[in-house]
Amino acid sequence: MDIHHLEQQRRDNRDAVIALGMLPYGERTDDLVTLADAHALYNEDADKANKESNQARKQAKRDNPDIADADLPAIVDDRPRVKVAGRVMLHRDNGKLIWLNLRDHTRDTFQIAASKRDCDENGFKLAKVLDGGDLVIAEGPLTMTNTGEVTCWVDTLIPASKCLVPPPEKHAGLQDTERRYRQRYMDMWANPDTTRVLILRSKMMSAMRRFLERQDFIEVETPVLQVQAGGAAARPFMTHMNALSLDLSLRIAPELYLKRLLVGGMPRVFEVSRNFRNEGLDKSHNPEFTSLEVYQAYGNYETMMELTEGLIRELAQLAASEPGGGGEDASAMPFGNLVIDYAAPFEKITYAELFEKALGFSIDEIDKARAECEKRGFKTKSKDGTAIDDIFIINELFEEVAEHMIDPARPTFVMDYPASLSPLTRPKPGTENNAVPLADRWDIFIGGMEIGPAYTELNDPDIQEEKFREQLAGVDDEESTFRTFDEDFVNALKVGMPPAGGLGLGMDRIVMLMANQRSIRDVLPFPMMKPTAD
RNA sequence: GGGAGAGUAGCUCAAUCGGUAGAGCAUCGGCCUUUUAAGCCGCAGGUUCAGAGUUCAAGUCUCUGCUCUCCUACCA
Repeated sequence: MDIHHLEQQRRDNRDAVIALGMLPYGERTDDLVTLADAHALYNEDADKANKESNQARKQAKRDNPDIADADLPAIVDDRPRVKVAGRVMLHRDNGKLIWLNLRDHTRDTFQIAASKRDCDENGFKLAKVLDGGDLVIAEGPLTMTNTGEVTCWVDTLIPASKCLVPPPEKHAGLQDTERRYRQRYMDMWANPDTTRVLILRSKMMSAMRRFLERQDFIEVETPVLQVQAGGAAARPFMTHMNALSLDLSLRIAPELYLKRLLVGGMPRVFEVSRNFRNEGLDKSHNPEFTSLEVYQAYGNYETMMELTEGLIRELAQLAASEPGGGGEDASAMPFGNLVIDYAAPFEKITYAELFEKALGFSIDEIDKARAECEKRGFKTKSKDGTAIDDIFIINELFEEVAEHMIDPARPTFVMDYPASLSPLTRPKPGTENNAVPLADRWDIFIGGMEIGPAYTELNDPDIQEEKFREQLAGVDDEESTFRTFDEDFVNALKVGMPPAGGLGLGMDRIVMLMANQRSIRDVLPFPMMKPTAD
C-alpha cells in the first residue's frame, strides 16, 4: 500500500527521534501534572526574583568584564518546576528558540519553550523534528514571557508518542461531521468541546449514582441476553447462542428483571441499562442507548416524581458549575434557542387537564374526540374499516395537539395517563368506571423531548396476566410479534411483589439537555454509523 | 419511508454561462533566541465520492450507486 507523502515525512521524523537514542513511543512517567494545574502553579514573585538576579549578573559582567564567575551575584531560582505531558498543537520554530503549544483534557493550550541554551541537547533536537499531533513530556521551571503568557521553560524534553497522521486545520479544526463521528479520536484531538461533553457525561453518571446510593438504592445488573425481550414494546435485535442452540434477543428494557428483584426482597434497586432497539435512528434515537431504571418498594409514582425532580436538578447544578456551564445555579440552562429553568419547582399537570386545555373538551367525551379527529384529518378507522379504539383516538389528539402545549423551557410532569396505554401500571383507584380509566403514570418532558415515564407498578398477578393477553391480542399482527407473554414474571408476581414506584429515564437525552447538544450522537462517544462501501 | 442539501489538496473552503482545478493553513527546503493562527523567501501537493451518459470540451449538465447533514414521518 502506498504511504501518503505526509505520513512518510512523519515516519522519517520518527526515525530521526530513534537516531537520537530516544524511544519514540515513550515510557512510564510519574509525577506528571495536568496542563491546567501546571498553569496555576506559576509564581510571579519567584519568577521576578529569578529575572532580577539574572539582570544583576549581566549588569555585573557589563560593569566589570574581567570579573571571576565566583564573584558574580548568585542566580536566585525558586520558580516552581513542572513535568507535563500533552499533544503538540502548534510548533513555532524561531531557530534557536522553539515554541510549542500543548493540549490535554484540562487545558486547550499550554505554552512550552525549548531554547538551545537552556534545553538539554537531545531535547532541543527532538523539538526540531516534532510534528503537530505528537505527544511529548516536558519538564522545566514556570516563567512568564514578555507578552505575559505563563510558559514552561523546558530543560528536559522527551517523546511520549509519535503521530503519523496529518493534523486537521489548526484554526478551523475538524468540521466534517461524518469524520467527527467515525473517527472520534480525531474529533477529540481537534475539538476540545467534544471531550468536555463526554467528560461531563461521565461526571453526570457518577453524580446520578451518588444521588441514588445516598438514598439507599443499590445498583444491580440484569441480563442483556434474553429469551424474550420484554418490558417495552419495541423490535429487538436477535442473536444466537451456539452452546444451547438458542435464539436470543438483546434486551429492550430491564424492567421485568428489576421487579423480580423486588419480589425477592431488594427494597430499592436501580440499573444503568444499555438497551437495544431495532428501530430507526435520528437526532434523539440511537439503536443502543442508556436508560436509568429505578424501583422503590413501598413507593408509588409520586415517590418517583420527588426523586426525579431532585435527581435532574442535582445533575443540572453539576452541569452548570462545570467550566463552560455558564452559571452558578441551574435556573437558566441554555438548550438550543431555549433557556431552561431547573431550579424552580417542575410543572405538574394531568393528562386530562392538558388535554382539556388544548382541545376544549374532556377526555371522557369520546364523540367530540372522534369529531375532532375527523376535522383534523387524523385516521379514525383502521385498514379493514373497523373503528379505532376510543383510547387511540384520545391519545392521537393528545400527542398531536396537547403535547405541544407543554412549555419546553419548563420541566413538566404529565400525570395520570389512560390505563390502557400503560399495561405494566397499576390502575388508578376510583377511575375504573370512567369512560377513560386512568393509571398511576407520569411522563416528564423537557426541552420538547420525552425524558421518561414513571409508574406505580402493577403487582396484581391476575391483572398483569390479563394485560399481557390483551396486549398480545394487540392492534395488529406485526406489532404483536414484538410483545411477549412472560409467564415467569407472572409467577414472580404470584409470589408477591411489594407495592412500588418505578422510573425510567433516558440518560442520553438528559446529557443532551445539560450539555446543550442537539443530537444524541454528540453525547455518545461512538454513535452508530453505517459502514462505508469500501 | 418522503423531501431538500452536501461530498474538490492532509485540513478549512473557492472555482461566474459547460472552456487550462485555486487560496489559506499544514507539509517540505532556507533564515531567525520572547513567539502566540509567529514572520520572511522558495518548492511541492489533485482518481473533483464511485460508475455510466450527453458534449469538441464535464468539478459544473443527465442517470445510477455510496456516505453524511437538515427537515419530515415512523417508533417508546
